[in-house]
Formats: sequence, structure tokens, C-alpha cells
Amino acid sequence: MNLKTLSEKLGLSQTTISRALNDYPEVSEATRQRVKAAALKYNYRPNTRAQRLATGRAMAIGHVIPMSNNQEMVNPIFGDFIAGAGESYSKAGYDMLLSVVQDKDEEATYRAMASKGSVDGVIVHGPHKNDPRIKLLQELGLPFVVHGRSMGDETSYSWLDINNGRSFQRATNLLLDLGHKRIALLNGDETMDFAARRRSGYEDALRKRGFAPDSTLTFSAEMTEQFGYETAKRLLQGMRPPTAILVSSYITAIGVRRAIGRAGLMLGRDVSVVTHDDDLSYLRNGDDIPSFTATRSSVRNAGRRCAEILLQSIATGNGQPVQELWETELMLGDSTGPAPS
Amino acid sequence: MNLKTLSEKLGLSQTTISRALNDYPEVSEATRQRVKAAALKYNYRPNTRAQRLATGRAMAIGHVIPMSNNQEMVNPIFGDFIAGAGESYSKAGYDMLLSVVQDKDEEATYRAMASKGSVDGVIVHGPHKNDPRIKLLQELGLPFVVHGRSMGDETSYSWLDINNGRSFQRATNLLLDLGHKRIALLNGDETMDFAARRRSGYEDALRKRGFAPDSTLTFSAEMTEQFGYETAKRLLQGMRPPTAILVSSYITAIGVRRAIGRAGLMLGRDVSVVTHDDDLSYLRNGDDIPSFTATRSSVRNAGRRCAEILLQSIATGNGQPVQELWETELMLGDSTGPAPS
DNA sequence: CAAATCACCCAAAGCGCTTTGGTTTTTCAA
DNA sequence: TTGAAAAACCAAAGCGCTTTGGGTGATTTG
Repeated sequence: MNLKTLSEKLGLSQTTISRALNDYPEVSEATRQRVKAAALKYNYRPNTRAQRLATGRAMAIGHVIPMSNNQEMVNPIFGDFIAGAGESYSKAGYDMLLSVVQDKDEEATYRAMASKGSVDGVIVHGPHKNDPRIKLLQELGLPFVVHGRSMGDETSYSWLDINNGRSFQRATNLLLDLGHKRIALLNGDETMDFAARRRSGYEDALRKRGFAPDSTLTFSAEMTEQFGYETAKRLLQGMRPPTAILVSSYITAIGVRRAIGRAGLMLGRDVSVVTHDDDLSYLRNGDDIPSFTATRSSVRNAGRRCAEILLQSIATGNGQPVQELWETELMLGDSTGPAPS
Repeated sequence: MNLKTLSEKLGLSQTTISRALNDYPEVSEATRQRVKAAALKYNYRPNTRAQRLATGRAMAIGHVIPMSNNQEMVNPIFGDFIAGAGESYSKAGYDMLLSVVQDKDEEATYRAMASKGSVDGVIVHGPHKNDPRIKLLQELGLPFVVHGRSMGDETSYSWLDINNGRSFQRATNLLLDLGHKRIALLNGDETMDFAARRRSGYEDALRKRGFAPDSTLTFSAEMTEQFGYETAKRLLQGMRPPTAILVSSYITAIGVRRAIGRAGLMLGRDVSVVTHDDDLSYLRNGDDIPSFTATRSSVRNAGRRCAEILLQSIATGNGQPVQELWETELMLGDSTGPAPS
């Protein structure tokens, strides 16, 4: 069923049908009802492809998921972020277009999206420090919102980020307050903006208390469970093991917990752990007694909001950038306690 | 830059440009080179929307991600599956269209996809027993591949599944061989096909050894970490705790491990655990010494292959269904040992 | 009561491609 | 040298919508 046959069936012009369905005022209420009823009856829906060509809008938002070709890892927060964003898109009648690409093909993917017109905007995932994608997208004139942000010029584009620096500063302070002096940091890849900021927050807190950051206690890698396990294991077997560990990801913290258990130590007594928690749906940190003390922020809400910001900036068409910095929640759980003497 | 202006620049017809770029034979090699060079120079790429209207193909595959509105949970395997599928799509020049929808809106979503023509086919995620989506898609004439399958008529459509029954039967046998007599099952939602089959495998193994399945030892719920923790905790505090636990998801197994640790017991000695392992990229079960004894199958490979099957069936256009049943790998890890006496 | 306005509807022109059905050149065997 | 076949190109017709720019009666307005 297409417009033409439907219009013939109803004895109306295609124009009128189109207007009736799109709620234009130039059509009488009676006709509109008749048209809508017929559309329902014949299960007619405008062909998306034709609609998009005619309107010049793709009605789709692109998400480019970069994949480091060495690790081939998909960020576990991705599913929840997408779920949040998906909600916003559904509401607005937009589609979500996903491209999983190798790091090196990312630029080409954006260029292609822009010149082929397959999307009206994109969400940028996992920004690095001074991320070149930002300038690229600005040149291409493709609307975008960054989940996170990128050190450098932060005022010229839209982003939504959590306050990573402050968040880890507070977490470090909490551990210092508990008397911990040797605090390890298991951070994400520090070429990424969020990880760099978290390290700054951690180091700032230490310095303010007169501790010099100890480079033998900080680690930076992709945040897998195994990274947490192996690093913590090595640390705990060392000569002067830390009494507290600050971790950038819940998954990695699980690995840390495993190592602590294996070493016959008790989490929260022998070793304290604070982790960041993205509030993933399948990995809730307990609403009653959180099993980890954590800095929490819902990545799903972030997804929802990023999408909203992008859709709105597309709708209004003004290039006015929107920035949102969310504070995290510092939740006390069972994984922290006073430093052992 | 569009076809028209490019053709004017080159003094050729739009037809010739189009054919040159699409490698049709009706164009001289010299011209083809000239056209391709010009396209590169002016950064011309055919407009996707126009191309799709003209060809009548969407060049996109839909993934409908159902979300149970009570739990609002995104399946953690989703990211890896998508990554795998994405690879296949990229290779073939297809886009991936994601819709995150509430369970109840799923039928409407499929209907809309079919009548709007926004995709050429879909992947069905998380099939239930006698899943109504299968009949729906067949009626709609929308090509599809099911990740998993649905009890009932299994020969009339394409699917790719792992041998869940056999897999859990083997896992149960392993535990029985180790002398375990009280084996608990922490299963996924048993209205889902995979979970139902796993239970059957588990029960079959028990019965074959003369044990009657004990309904106080089996649990079925969404596979979160918390489900694992709380259920295991309760079990271990009970009068006659199981000596072994069979778990349907790695994430849930992590919760089980946490409960075992909390109870002051040792995994693999006091309590044995076998879990299914989807081989998620951020949660590798160790290539050297797996921390869990597990039935493993890569969900990423499954994604890759599902996409291939779908693309191929779209390309050939024959309705010949393809079915693949993958065996899982039973990996011995540290989490199992002889039943304590 | 004529003129202006309004409410409704329509024909046709795009949107930017692909593809059909030619036409014009070249090539090559007879 | 000629005629047929092959090679290379082109004009124009879709694809299925939206939107522009009218029309045509009915209703107000001065």
C-alpha cells in the first residue's frame, strides 16, 4: 500500500492524504478522520525512504562505536547508554544507527555519514584528550553531542559529562579520612579524557594532604575484570601493599574483589576499595547495603539526556552548545573501613 | 555535492557517473577512473536516502531490543553480540538500526518496520518459548534470523543457537561425577527458550543418575549479579545447603562467588560453581586458568554469524531457512572440586 | 451586493538517485 | 569498404513521498 493507491481508494489527492496524516491544518476534520481510518484499515504507513528523500532529513542519529583493534573490547556501559538514548529517540520518532568500526576507520565513518546524509547527528563516545573527532565534526557541520568531553576547547560544542575530577578527589579524601596512606589507583586508559581527569582528582587529593603520588601504585589499562584481578593480586603480593584501592570501573572492581578474596584477605577490613559505578542494570550495587563504596552516576540517564540534547539542537537548528556537568553520588558501602594499623 | 553537479563538472551524464561508480560494465575504463577520481576530489558520495528510494532497499538491518518494563534491564551480552553483528554489516555495507522498545510495543515496532520499509530484515533477540514474533515476522514477510530459537516449529525459520540442553547436561554430569548430590540451578527467566532448555538438560542429567530434581534448589529470574548473590546467600544459610551451584550467566556467577566469600567459604572446595560464559570481552574467564568452570560460547561470534546468515538470505532471496546449533566448550576452572564429605 | 477572505482541496514539481530503453561511436570481420 | 556487432554514452522515467502554488466554492466584510 502506498500513497497513490490509498488516494485512489479514497478519491482524494495525494496532497490531501499526506496533509491529513501529518496533521496539517489545510484539511477538514471530517476528511482527516476518514483518511486516518483508511490508513489504519489498509495498514498504510508512509515509506520511510521516500519520506526521507522528500524531507531531506534522515530522522536518524548515528552512534559510532570505536573498537580498539588490539583489545577488541566493547565497553560494558554501552548497552545501558544505548538503552537510555533509545528511549529519547523512540519518543521523538528517530532511529538509532549504529556503526561498530575499528579505531582507524572512525574518521572515514564520520565523513561518510556526513556526505551520504544517512544521519542528522551523532553521539561521540569515549572522547580522548584533545580528541580530533570534535574538530572533524565541526568542519563537517554534523550536529553532535559528546558523552564526556575532551580537554582543550570545551566551550565550542555540546557535551554531557560527570565531574570525574571532583568525584575521584572526594573518593580519595574519603580513604584518606579513614587513615589510608597507600592508596592505589586502577584507572582506565589515560589517553581517555575521563581517566585523565580521575587521575588528577586522585593526585590533587593526595597532594593537598601532603602525600606525593606514588607511580608504583597507579595503573592504567582497559577496564576488564582481569585487569583488576591481576593488578590487585600483584599489588597484594608486593612488599608494601596498599591498604586501599581506587578503581575506575565496577567490572574491574569485581576483579579486585576476587584477588582480595583469593589472598585470604577481607574486603573493607584488610583492604578498602572504592569504585566508580555506572549503575548498570545488571550490576546494581544494591540499594540497601551497597557492596562497594562507590561514586555513582547512571550512564543510562546520561544516554537519555545526551540524546535529548542532540535532538533539541537539531530541532532548533541553532548552534548554541549545551554543556552539562553532573556530580556523582558518593555511596558508602561495605568495601571501605579504617586503615589497618 | 550531488550527482547532477558532479555530472556537469565532468561533462558526462548522470547515468554514466552512476554506472561508473557502481562498477557497471557499460562504461570505459578511462572514464571510470576519471569519474572516481573526481568523486574523491569533490568528496562526493551518493545520497543514501535517494539511493534507497531508487533501489527500493533499505540497506539496513533492524535489531529490536525488548526491555522488560519491570526490570528495565539490558542484557549484558548485548554489546558483544552487536559488536559481532556490526562487523558483518560493515563488510556488506549495511547499517544497523536499533530500536529499544518496551515489551508491549514490540509487535507494533515490527509491523512499522515492515510497512515503512526502514529495514531489509531483522534479528530477533531473546526468544521465548513459542515466541509469537516468529509467526508475526513470517506473516509480514520480513526476513529474519533468531538468535536462539523458539520451541514449537523450529524448521520453518532461520536461527542460530547454542546447544543449551546438552551444555547444561554436561555441566551437571561433571558435578555429579565429582560426587555432588545437591546441585542448585540459578537459571534465567524460564519463559525464555534458552533457560527452559538449560533446565531440561539439568534435570535430564539428574534423572539419569537417579536423582529427582528438587524444586527448592532451582531458581529462575533475570540474571543480575544481585540475583546470584542473594539466592546463593539464602541457599548457603539454609538447613541443607547445596554443595554445587549451576549458574546461567557469568554475571550471576559473580554474585554467587560474592555470597560464597561472604559466608567464609571457599569456592571450588566448599562449594562448586559451574556457569555459562558468553565470553564477553570485558569479562574474560582467563585463558590460562579460568576462574570459573564454565560452558563457553562466544556471543560475539554468534552475532557475527547471525548477521551473515541474514544478509545472505536477503541476498539470495530464497526463503530456505538456515539453522545452526553450536556446541559449547566445557572449560575446567578453579571453581569446581570434589564434593566435600 | 461586490469584494475580500477563508476553508478545502488538487496538480505538479521537486528530493537525488538508479535503471530502462535508446542513440551514437568504434571496432572488426567479410 | 561496408555492415553488423560491440562499446560507450545519454535522456528520461521512475522510486513514494512532501511541498509549492494555485484553484474553487462558501463565508465574511465594508
